[in-house]
Amino acid sequence: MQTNQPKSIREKSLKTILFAAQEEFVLQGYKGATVQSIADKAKLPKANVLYYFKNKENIYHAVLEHTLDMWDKGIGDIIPEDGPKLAIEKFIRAKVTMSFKHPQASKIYAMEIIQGAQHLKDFTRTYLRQWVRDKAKVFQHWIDNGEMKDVDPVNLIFLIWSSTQHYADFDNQILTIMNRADYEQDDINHVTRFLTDFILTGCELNND
Amino acid sequence: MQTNQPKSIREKSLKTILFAAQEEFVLQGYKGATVQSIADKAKLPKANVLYYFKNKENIYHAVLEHTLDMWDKGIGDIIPEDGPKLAIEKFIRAKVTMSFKHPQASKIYAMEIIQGAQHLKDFTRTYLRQWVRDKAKVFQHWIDNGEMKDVDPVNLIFLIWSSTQHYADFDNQILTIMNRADYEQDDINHVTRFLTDFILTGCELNND
DNA sequence: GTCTATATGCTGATAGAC
DNA sequence: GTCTATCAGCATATAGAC
Repeated sequence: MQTNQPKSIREKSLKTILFAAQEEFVLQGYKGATVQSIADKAKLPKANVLYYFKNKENIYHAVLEHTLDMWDKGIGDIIPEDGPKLAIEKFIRAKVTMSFKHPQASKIYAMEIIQGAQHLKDFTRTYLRQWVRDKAKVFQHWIDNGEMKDVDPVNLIFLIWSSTQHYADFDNQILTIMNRADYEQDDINHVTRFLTDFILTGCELNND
Repeated sequence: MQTNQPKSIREKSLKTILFAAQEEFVLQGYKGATVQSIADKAKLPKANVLYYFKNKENIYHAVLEHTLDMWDKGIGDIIPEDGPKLAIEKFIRAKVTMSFKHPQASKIYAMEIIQGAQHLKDFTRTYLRQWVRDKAKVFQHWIDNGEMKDVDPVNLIFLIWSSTQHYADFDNQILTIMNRADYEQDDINHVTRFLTDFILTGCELNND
């Protein structure tokens, strides 16, 4: 390995390629994205891209992994100690923030699941299934304790999930409907407040 | 035009091709779906498919149009006369039913929007924008009349939209999480009941 | 590590026999 | 209307000079 600088060309190139690839995969889909277009967007020759990643599928895998990693770090947790109100507030805030700050990651993930989750079957079957079961158990515990309304915990998780994700995956549609060019910081706050208030009310946890 | 039968080969072929194309476009994306694979799935020679539709893009357009058509017919309306409770109940029931009965249509639409709505810009900018504004006005009227809680109508529409759609677009993920092979009729009822109850509670319209 | 040139295979689309 | 044969173009991936 020949490195000229401490944080080398390699690190920088990898990052640039991953970022460019994410954009291309979102816009064109897996098959529609060409290595050439990724290289163009990354301002590197095509051969360099393939030097770093060997083939197109590896690039895609790297993008997916990067996405899951970021979510794992950004979404936080739902813990019994917080109690239902605080836990839901924290979770919605984190998910909305992720949706507005990293819509591309959410879109890649959505497309992958819609198309059959071919590259994420393992993740869904093991990690995600367990995650949902664990969190559902926490909600059920609060329900049994009379701390919140008796709603189906799994479907509640799906509702929070989908309603927050929507602002990332469908940002084009939402912006067009609202006749706007881009989201602004105020939108994050407004949506966070709307969803938190609405969902807490749905759980009969709102005491404004 | 040479027709041997009253409801001709043409009609039947068109329908078969559209159905096959929908499946392929969902699984492979626009670029990933090949005319050959669509022909194979429709059990017709590739040249016949191109005889009916001329080129791949036309097939895709036909699939999209068919999708929008079906939704327009299936989703129903939100009318002032129903009052908020009945209107929301009807709307959720219709959307959930559509999600469970025609997930492919929902997926095609979702992927198109996620990828930038290149083929649906006009639809979003004109028809959909107006639809959301009209329905938001109906909700606002109910709010002003004190018939429901003061929630942001546009974001409420987004929430109903996304939470119902989720069961179509992410059916793979949901089924995997629940360790099941397919949806059953009971699931439609259960989800409809959950969402109706939760969202009505969120609007402070629940008086069980 | 970087980049040019190229091999190999597949795809959309057409021509034209039946 | 149906189907076979075929072409031109493009994409992935590699070989190898620098």
